[in-house]
Amino acid sequence: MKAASDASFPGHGSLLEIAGITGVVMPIERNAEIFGQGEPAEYIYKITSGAVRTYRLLCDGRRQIDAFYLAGDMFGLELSDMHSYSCEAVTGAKIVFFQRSAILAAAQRDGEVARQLWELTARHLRRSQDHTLLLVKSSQERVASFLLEMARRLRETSTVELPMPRQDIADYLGLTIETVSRTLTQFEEQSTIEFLAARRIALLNPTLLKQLNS
Amino acid sequence: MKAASDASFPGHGSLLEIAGITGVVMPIERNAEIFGQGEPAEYIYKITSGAVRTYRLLCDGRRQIDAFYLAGDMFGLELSDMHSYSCEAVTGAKIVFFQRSAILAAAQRDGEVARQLWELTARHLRRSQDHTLLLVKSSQERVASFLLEMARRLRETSTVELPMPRQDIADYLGLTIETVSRTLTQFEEQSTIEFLAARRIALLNPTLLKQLNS
DNA sequence: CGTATTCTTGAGCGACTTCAAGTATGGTGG
DNA sequence: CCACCATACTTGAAGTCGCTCAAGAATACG
Repeated sequence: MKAASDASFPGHGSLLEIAGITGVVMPIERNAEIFGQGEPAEYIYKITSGAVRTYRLLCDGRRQIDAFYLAGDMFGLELSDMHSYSCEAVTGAKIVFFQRSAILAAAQRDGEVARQLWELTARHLRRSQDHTLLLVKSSQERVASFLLEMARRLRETSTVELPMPRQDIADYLGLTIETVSRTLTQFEEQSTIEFLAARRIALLNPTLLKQLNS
Repeated sequence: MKAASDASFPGHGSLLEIAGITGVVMPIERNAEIFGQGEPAEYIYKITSGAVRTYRLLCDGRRQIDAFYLAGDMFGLELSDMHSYSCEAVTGAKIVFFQRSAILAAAQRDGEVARQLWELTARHLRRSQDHTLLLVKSSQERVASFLLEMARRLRETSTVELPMPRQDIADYLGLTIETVSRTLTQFEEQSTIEFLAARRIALLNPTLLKQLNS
């Protein structure tokens, strides 16, 4: 039996088609916590609509957003059975919950499932490494990379509809909210982008953005 | 048959013991390239002595060191069959080369091997996320974290023998070599550390360093 | 239409960088 | 064993990018 979530993403070659495990679709409201750092990892998640953020806090309250997950993405899989980071909905979202234990059991039986689990983790590793590389760049380069990444992942070429507030972007890029705002304004002044709304941005000169991306 | 490398790391529960695959020990000299970004990934590596660095270059020459690997560590495993980063020896090193294809074939046959491949990638992901968190901190916090990480991984408590030059530390921490040097000097002035040699550092006040680590 | 939230903008400051010497360190050949 | 050289490391002074603090403008929502 196919998982309910997979019907809407036929081309995605999901783990769950193969494992034959059914998940439960949960509607999650904006800013609701999906799981918290230190909690037992009971589920693995697939997001069918909306967006979520995973993050960690330093003792003094600084927040580092590790990743954003968008429609079609899976997240929440870790080696440990405790979550090492927290997860919240950025927007209202529909998320499919799958029993972690069932997935792991399926992986033990079926080598193809095991391979897809590994691929998922490997993809996350790759993304984490790209994120690390981002954090050594200038503020302009970081914001440019972010816009391009979002456009690519949302499958939007000329216009991006950002689901997250500026503060989330800042905490993802290791900048302050003011610097993010100023950098975007700067891009607008030089006609690299145009604001259709605060979170709806037209990429007028993607070539220039790509140059900044290195 | 056991891999040659495993005899010296009996407690390490190595993948290679289980897979029954034999690797070839290669002596690598300081600063020699082990593999380069974009090259086909033929091998998976286990380091038995010495240290290596993996890194990526931006177009203008800035270098981000992703990770250091020390005796007992495995590295070079990626999802893609092309390397997405480069790898060099930090010091003279002994490294065991294992055929990637043999490992992957073993993983397909044996679920336990597959699981250990996944664990390896998951551990690297965890480390990459910790690294990301490091890069949002102040220079003092970054250097303190680095010293503690190295002391822990080298199993040295009161004294650390750093295998890498300051430039490598700087490129790992996203700082300049001057800032790394100044921060270490500052730690010495406040008697948090003591230089026995430029790369041999006594941790006089690990508690203070841990506070900076958050 | 009013209120809360989000976003932008400005001015001043500070942390880290850049540029430029100067000082150890370690390996090599005499 | 020492003199020499290349490399690695440290230190100083000036500059800059992004941060902090503070307010104002736009937006969303009841």
